[in-house]
Amino acid sequence: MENQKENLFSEPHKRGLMKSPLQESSKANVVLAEIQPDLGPLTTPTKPKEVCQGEPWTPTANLKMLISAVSPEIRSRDQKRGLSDNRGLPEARDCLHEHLSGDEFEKSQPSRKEKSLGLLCHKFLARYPKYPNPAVNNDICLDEVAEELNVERRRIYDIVNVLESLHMVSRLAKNRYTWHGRHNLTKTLGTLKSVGEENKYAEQIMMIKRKEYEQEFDFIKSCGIEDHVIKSNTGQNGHSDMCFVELPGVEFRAASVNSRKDKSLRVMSQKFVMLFLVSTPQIVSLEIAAKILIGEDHVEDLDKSKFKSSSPDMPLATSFLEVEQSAKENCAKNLFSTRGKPNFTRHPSLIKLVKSIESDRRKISSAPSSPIKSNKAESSQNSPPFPNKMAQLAAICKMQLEEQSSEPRKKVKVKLARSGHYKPLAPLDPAGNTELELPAPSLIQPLGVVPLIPSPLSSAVPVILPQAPSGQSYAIYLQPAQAQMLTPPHGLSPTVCPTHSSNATGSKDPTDAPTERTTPDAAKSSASCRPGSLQPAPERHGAKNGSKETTGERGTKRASTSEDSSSVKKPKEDLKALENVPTTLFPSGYLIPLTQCSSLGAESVLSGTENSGTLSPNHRIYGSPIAGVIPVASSELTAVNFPSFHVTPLKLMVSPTSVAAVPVGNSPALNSSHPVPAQNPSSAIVNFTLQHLGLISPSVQMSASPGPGAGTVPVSPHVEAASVIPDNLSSRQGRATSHDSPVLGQSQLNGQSVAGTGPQQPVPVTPKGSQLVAESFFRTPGGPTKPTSSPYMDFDGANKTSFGTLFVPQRKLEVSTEDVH
DNA sequence: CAATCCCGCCAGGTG
DNA sequence: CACCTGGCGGGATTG
Repeated sequence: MENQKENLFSEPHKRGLMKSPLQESSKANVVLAEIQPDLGPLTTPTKPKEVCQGEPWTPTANLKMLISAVSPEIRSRDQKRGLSDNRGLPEARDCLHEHLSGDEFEKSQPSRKEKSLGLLCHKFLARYPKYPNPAVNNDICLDEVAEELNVERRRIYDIVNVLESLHMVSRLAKNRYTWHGRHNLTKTLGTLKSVGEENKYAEQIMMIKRKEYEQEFDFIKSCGIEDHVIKSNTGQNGHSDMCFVELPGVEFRAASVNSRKDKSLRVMSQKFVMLFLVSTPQIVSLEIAAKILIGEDHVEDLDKSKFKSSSPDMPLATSFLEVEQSAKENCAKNLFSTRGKPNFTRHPSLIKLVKSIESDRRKISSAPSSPIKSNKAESSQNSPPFPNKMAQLAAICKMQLEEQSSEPRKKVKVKLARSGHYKPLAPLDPAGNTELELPAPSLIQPLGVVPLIPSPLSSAVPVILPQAPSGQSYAIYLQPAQAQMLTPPHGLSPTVCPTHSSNATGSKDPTDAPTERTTPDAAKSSASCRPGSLQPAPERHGAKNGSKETTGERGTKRASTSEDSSSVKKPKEDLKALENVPTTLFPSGYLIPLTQCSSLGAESVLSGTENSGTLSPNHRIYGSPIAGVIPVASSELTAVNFPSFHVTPLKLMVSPTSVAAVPVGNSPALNSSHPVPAQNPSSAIVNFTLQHLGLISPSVQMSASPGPGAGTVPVSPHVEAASVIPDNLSSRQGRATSHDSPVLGQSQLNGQSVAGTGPQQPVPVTPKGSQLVAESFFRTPGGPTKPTSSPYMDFDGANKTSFGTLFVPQRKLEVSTEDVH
């Protein structure tokens, strides 16, 4: 551990010298390796080398990607840094790669690809076991990792933040993080899904799509109506107030972490994931994501802020404002002013976003046409920056996860058991633990009570939502400011509030006097609105606020909800619930193959019904119907929705800033135009991570759907196309399948899955491969094959066909579709 | 040429 | 106070 200090001074590169060859070598391998073995658990996570082992891993796709990425990277690295020396070690390792890709590349291109976050993320993940043995200490030393990976520490932060958002990692101390792997993943996804539902992301997405669509045709009309809707939505849920969602077991210890900005990458990452989990088609256009995520928190706020600080340029904001001005104001204040400085910094970017959005609008308005544009094209155009990054990360993560998922069996059970284990570290609430344990059952039971763990969150107040439906309870941390803002998702919230809130908050906020409040107000307000037809039932949310700061801000919280159905339901039921959610009307943007996600969301992942397939829906499909937990078929469509079952209580941290968020869809203008998000924290990271996790298919990545077309219905076709072949499969799988590459053909997929899984998984119950598949996806923009015509149709479930598909693979790496074979 | 995103400065925060 | 974190802009790449 030369570590830290050195790091600071020394340049990474230099360190790089250090780089163990392994790493590099691993690169390609690594990726694979990552997947590998569960063995990992035993092994210390930290070790980089471990990774190396794993070559065989996975699905070819990953390999390809990795390799491609890696080799160059390595090369580049060497060249770059090392010019001097780099110590070339890498060479050996590289050799492989080199052979593959050819030195040439290196020579010519040290390119960024090599340096991409996605690749880095892969490498990072490769180092640790998917399901680490809790007994072992899985500490991650940032410095070490940075050295090993030969990157600047700064990069590691991005990765860690995303992983942290998924609770795959938790911060122990300064340079230290604990690796949790996928143990909590299911829960996390379930929780995020619930939260996303609460926030009505699905609805928001639809709204936005409609607007866009309509706008294309009829600008004005749509705007008026939809706007209202949106506004309402946003008002209710719209914004995700929550800053951060925590799982009971995995709380953030580091105060710092908690305290820091809410909007940070970690929060954005969660939200981004939520979009996928919530959206039926699993396709999420970047535009939409930007509008919702950025828009929520930032856009409005930003706008406002702008107004405040600079000048009121943005009319856009106003619309939102109108709806919730007061709230917004508060939010804005919070966001910007709250902590003072930082806020300002954001402004610029925000402003940019706004501008970009406006410009987009203009464009759109001007060129309403092309409804169907290929996603790719569109995406490329409009896509906000962040999505890409996020997508990449997600993709990567997903892949890895999927691969890893092989072990699924343990999944649920293990998880449960583990839940307790997870973190000894986490002091948190016992309650949480309990919840964890009871994933399924819990659903039924009102977890709500779950005591929030007193998290270190400085500002955030944890709110616990008892979700009857889901059974999960999670805590949401709201920041004071936010609290106000927060509105329960739907009317639901009110009910919930009482019980939990008090408990949760109290327990949690150590710092602040926990003022527990249920926030009737917010809830009520929000309540007024209904969740939309789309969502099945609003569950009740328990909302609580912990406003630590009773002082100023109040916290209100909205409860989350989840699916009510789920609450009662058992996992399977959950599936049903999913089905219920017919929601998505139009797929606007990209498909995100949630397959994994869905699985995740559903217990499937956790349940491990399919050991192998946990992550990938595909597996299920191919394999026997799901092991039980959830019959894929039934759920298929809904799959996306599932999440709840497992869901264990989560804690949501709400950041003040986020509070403001609401607006997202709100402003008509915004909606109409593509909101181009300003810069996001590293979107790439998120993407990768998500993908790895399986949430998002690599190929999918978020891309913004550029034009209106994307947003509009037409888009769907694309999606469909993607899914097309697989449709049958997909239908089965539901979205999950989507990932599967249609093109490749199931067989391949299967093969991959099998292959991939087989090795890894102890018991290959069902073939998995999903990941690969996902990766492989092609996104056919046009929906080459046949797009099932109506996207909607798909959604409904009957057709469902395609979720998985994506188009636009933004990144090559990700794409390596075929690879497998 | 536009979009994407890597690099790394530098400020806020934490120990 | 020194270091840890991570926001953010600049500029390099990519397509």
